[in-house]
Amino acid sequence: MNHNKDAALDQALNLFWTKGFASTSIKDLERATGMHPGSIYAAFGSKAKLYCLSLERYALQLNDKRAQLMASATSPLQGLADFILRAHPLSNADAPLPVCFLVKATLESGLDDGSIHDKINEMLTRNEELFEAVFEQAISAGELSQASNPKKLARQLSADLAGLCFYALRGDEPTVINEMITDLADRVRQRR
Amino acid sequence: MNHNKDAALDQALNLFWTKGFASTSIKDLERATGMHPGSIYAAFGSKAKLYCLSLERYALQLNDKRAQLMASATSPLQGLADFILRAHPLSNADAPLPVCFLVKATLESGLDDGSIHDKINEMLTRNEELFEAVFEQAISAGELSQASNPKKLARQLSADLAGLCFYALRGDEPTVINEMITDLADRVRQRR
DNA sequence: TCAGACCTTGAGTGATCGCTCAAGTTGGCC
DNA sequence: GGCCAACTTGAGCGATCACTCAAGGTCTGA
Repeated sequence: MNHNKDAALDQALNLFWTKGFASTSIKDLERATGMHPGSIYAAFGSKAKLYCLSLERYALQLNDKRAQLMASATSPLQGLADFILRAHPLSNADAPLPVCFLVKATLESGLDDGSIHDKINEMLTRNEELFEAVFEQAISAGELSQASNPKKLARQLSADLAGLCFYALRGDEPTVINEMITDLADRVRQRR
Repeated sequence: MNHNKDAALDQALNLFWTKGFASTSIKDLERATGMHPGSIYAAFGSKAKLYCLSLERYALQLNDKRAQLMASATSPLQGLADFILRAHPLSNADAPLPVCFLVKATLESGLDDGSIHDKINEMLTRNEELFEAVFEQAISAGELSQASNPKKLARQLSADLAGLCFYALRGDEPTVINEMITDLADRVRQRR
């Protein structure tokens, strides 16, 4: 049951990620999950709740991968670079889109969607705090100077990643966006 | 007639900009423009065509403002910084959202929407070519070294602006995003 | 003044939206 | 085998979707 529910949630996540909230219909979700409408509503409550659960699942999965890469990295900044180069949707071939789901969701929900927008902001904030913690570790480890501002660095990294997500949807050749991703990873590693 | 049509198009642009394509209904457009459904279809053809016209109008208006600021700037890079600080939706209080409409539209249209996605890409490319031309002027004027890569600089500026657009929708205090905008403008002006 | 071309109107089209619920099915327990 | 609780099913709810079109109104030129 829980296994089925998780599998259904993964399907829903994929659909919402690629099509967005408004363009994904319950019919779409029925087809993708193999569930009937009654079961969907019994299991998840509503389309909006299922969307929120998808967002949470996405953040959780991405975070797990990040923690895993950080744990086996030789340094905090190296771990962060590994995350960008191997786990982030930008460089993860398994992702349905080379775009962070949270970034896409932020831009779809206007400033008016109330609870959904709040939930997204909450997850973005948590995410950025994790970046901030990594930069703090880098300062402690002597990788970054004491004068560095971890909060500001975390902000800039969030924005840079979002910028690349946008750029990845352009019709450009893959080499261009790949170069931009490695540039960003190099900047994080302070290779320049 | 054309005046009315332009006014209606402006209203449609505002709606599509704030709500996105999928979440804007014909009823919404009727209310905003004061037109009846028959007139809307007589004037614009379809919802998708009206959306494309809105995108074009947006790009045209933004471009006009950009050209105007560039013309009265003391140098190419100064003009570009003025554009960021005064015309771009990020810093333009008249904009319904602090987010470039083209960026939002790129992220809403998946990679599957066919003609709409192509049209957006076309406009983004044109926009980036204009950035590129400015950087070329800056090289000619001696503002940038001959070794600079205008194409790469234009790409990075597009991505940086998109990243800030994402960031502007977060719940953060305005001072934070303002600082990020001035930082970007300073970087363009090569103040660091 | 009136015929004809053009525009506006809004009720109405079939399709699809998110969602419900009574009926049917299943599985565990005594 | 008999019973109840829990789950599954899908027809169908009212609302709304993008869109159409015949009827009514307006304007022009002769």
